[in-house]
Amino acid sequence: MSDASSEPQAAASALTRLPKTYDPTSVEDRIYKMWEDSGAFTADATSTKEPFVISMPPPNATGQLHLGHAVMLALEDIFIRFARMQGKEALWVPGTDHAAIATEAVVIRQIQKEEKMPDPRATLGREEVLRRIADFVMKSQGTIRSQVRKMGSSCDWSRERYTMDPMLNRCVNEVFVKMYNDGLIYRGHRIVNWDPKMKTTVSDDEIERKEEKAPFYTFQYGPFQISTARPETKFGDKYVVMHPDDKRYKKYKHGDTFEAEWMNGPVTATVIKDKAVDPEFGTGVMTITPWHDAVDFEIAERHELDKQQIIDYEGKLLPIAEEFSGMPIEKARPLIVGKLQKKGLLVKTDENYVHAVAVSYRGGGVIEPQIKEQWFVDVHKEVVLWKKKKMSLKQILQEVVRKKEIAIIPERFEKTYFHWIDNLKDWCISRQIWWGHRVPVYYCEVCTSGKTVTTEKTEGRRQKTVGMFVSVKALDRCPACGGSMHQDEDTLDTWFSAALWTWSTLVDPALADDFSLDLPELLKRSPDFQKFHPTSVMETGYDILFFWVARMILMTTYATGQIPFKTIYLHGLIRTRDGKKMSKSHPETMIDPLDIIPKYGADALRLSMIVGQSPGNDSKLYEEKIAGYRNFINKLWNASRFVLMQCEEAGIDPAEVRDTSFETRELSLADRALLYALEELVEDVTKGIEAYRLSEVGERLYGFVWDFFCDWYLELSKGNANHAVLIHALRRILKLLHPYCPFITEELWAHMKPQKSGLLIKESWPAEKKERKDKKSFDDLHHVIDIITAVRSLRAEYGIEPSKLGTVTIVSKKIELLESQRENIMRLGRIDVLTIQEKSLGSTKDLASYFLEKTEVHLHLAGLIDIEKEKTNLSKEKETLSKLIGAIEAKLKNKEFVARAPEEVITGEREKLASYQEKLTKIEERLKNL
RNA sequence: GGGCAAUUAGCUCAGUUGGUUAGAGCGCCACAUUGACAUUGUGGAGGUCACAAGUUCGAAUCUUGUAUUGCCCACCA
Repeated sequence: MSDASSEPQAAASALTRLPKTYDPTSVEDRIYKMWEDSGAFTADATSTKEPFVISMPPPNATGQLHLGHAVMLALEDIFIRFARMQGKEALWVPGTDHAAIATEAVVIRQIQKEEKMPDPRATLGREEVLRRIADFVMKSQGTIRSQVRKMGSSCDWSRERYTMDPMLNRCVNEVFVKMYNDGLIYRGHRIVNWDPKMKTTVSDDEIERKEEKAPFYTFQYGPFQISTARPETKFGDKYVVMHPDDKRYKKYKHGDTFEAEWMNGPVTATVIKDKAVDPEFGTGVMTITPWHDAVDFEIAERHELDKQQIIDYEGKLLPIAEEFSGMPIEKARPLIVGKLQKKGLLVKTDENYVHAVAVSYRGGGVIEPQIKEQWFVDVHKEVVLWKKKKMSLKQILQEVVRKKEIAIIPERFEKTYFHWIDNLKDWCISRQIWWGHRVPVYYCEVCTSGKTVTTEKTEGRRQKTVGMFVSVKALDRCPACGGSMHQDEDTLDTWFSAALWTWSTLVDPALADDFSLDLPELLKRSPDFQKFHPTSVMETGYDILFFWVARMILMTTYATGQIPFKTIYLHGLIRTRDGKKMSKSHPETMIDPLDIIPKYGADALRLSMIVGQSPGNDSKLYEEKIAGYRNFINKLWNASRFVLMQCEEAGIDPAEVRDTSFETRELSLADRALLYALEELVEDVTKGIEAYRLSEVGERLYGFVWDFFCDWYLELSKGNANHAVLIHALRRILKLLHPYCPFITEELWAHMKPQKSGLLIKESWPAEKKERKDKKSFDDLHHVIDIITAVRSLRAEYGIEPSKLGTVTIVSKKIELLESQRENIMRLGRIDVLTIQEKSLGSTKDLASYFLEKTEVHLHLAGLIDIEKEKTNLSKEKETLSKLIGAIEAKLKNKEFVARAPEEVITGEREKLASYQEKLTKIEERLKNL
């Protein structure tokens, strides 16, 4: 290499100043800014190009980037960059979610702690609490934004949205009103999941069940024995229920009454027969607590039984519990059992009873079912017009997936999806927290207080309330009487607004205050919605298939008449080395992308999460894996550095190399083989990404760059470099690798792009050129590679130092090919005397031999040969071959095989047999000669 | 209780409609040190594809059963 000081061409020498190792920290932020400034992320709604759209699942506005986000961003960025390079109008909409319960909880806790305020909601009031939460969100929103950038996400920041943006809020109200008018939203007293800790209802999907061991008591109740793990709910019990077909209780008729001594003295109880009771369980008889149990509630509804509240919303007993009134349930339970025992009513206690306790997903508090007046989405009512049929929301959910309008990857999740729909009940959408989209319902203080509130049952459970108005626009005055109004206190489930995400983000924000437009009109006047909806791919974790994905399908199809996306790609969870969930309680197993990126680079992190991860399956991540991909990135860096140095030495400016410059020149075997392999690579990568096989494609690229391009092509090109081919190959590689590793490829591209080209992110995806596919060259090169490997293997076997050159004889019929590759074979095999001949070597003894198909490789080892070792090696090989030959012969003798197997399989076997036999003969000859 | 998945080298995983001497990365063993790269190179060892039966000319691959592990769903008081 030339001395830098004697080099006058400062511009050219700059290339070799690429550092020996790639340093992502000095590159990534700068590259990201270049992309952003270039406008490459910004999609054009007026373009005529085919759209390709992804809505980014919005992280919590107050969140921190974690591996779940990282894997999502990496996958989506690959899809988007690939589509963009393919010439599609690629749009990736970023945004953040207000995460109602989670955010409110964080801020409340913070106030409690910092200002020693036990109940901030009571002390500060709604307006002040909301102002503080909004402040907090504003301050922390920037964090997640910059972290999303760190991953290299090429999303369109000019279209960034937040679930609480005015237009998105408007969309929520529009949909609520539409659903109310269609009878799909109703208000009713139903049993809901009450979280006494957060003081709000939560939906069925927001609770999880935890197995818990609890004493299981059996009590005497009149003539019956009933069992329960929750005696504290039993104060008001006055019905016993049994299965109608249970013979043991045949003499009791439905509606019979009897006297029973119970907690607070004698009660009159009624016999109810209902199929919900399992005769096999316990005594087959139970008492019911309709206010605090979903099944009991349904039984009570069926038979129009009385319902009574026993536990308040704080989790304390009500006055019906007499001396236990005001007591928290955990404390009261043993005391109640004690009281019943004293009365002689406790029959037995099973201490080993295990049951599933419902726990709040967020707060972790034990859920207490309660009857409350809440807002619900009716999923059964068949009023939605879809493809000219009236359907329920449930039916729409099934229809679009069954008719393949939406595909789920991996397919098996369709089953899970359908199963979930089958069990879907009406969705409770109101929450008793303040942070969120307030229910757009207004109550007249005059109408409702002037007249008594009358409710009339219309259809089923739906009720109509006088003085209640559901409105998109805020109402100050009662439209009926002009009286002052107040808005419903509740807010909507976070998933209600999230369910609109694919399209509410595309509605023109400028129209947010134009109330002269209805929803269809808003959509019509939004160019983004017109151009970019439905979106192409919804990529997210399988763990929110129900929470979010299904609800988007439900709400979007209903509200816009369009499916929200065509394909659902579900990725798995990233776990620790031991397959456990990464959790903050075990910091040693945690991998924090924010630590990893500075250390290994975003490209390496991306690869380590994508390769080895298949859709729908969890994958494991640990630091060595990431380091491995960091090494790969560095390998690519050095290969490029090498090529650039070669160009520099030859006085060639890579920018002037045109993609076809090599076509007029004489190409070496390796060049022709490389060109073939590159075209194959283009085909595999393109088809692979199109089929969502990202892991496979990643491995393919990794192997190509390292095992073929670096290990063979670059080595072969040394001393005989075809600079045009080198540059062409690297450009191809950079393009194909760009969606996976955007940073390093963009950085290297700057050094070798053609003169007039700009950023790699805007380059077009390579098209496969079939005319360059010279397979024979590729196969020939592989033969040469096999020979070189054979020589190396023989040398290693005999411990010949790499510095010592060897004498080798190759016996082959492919004289012309091998002669043309003489230099390469000698250099890479470390040979100084090479004989290539057609005729066999006869009885020479001091040879170590390696037998390839059609070619023998002999290493001359004057004096060093260990004949016994050689014999053992060859005999081993002979044995293996004999076995293989035996197996194939048996196959070919089998008439059934010859008759039934396809022609090409049979010819294949015959060819294999012939080549094995030839090799065997050679080995036997050689053994005889030793 | 119902459903879904997984089980292939010491570890993490590929293996696309059944036909390969079953592959890769990491780790391991031996050798190599100013040569694009030690974040490296060269060579090597390592697997009865969880088990059993079946379908087939032929099974890691298809069917059934068993075992182990993980996940999801469910109203068993």
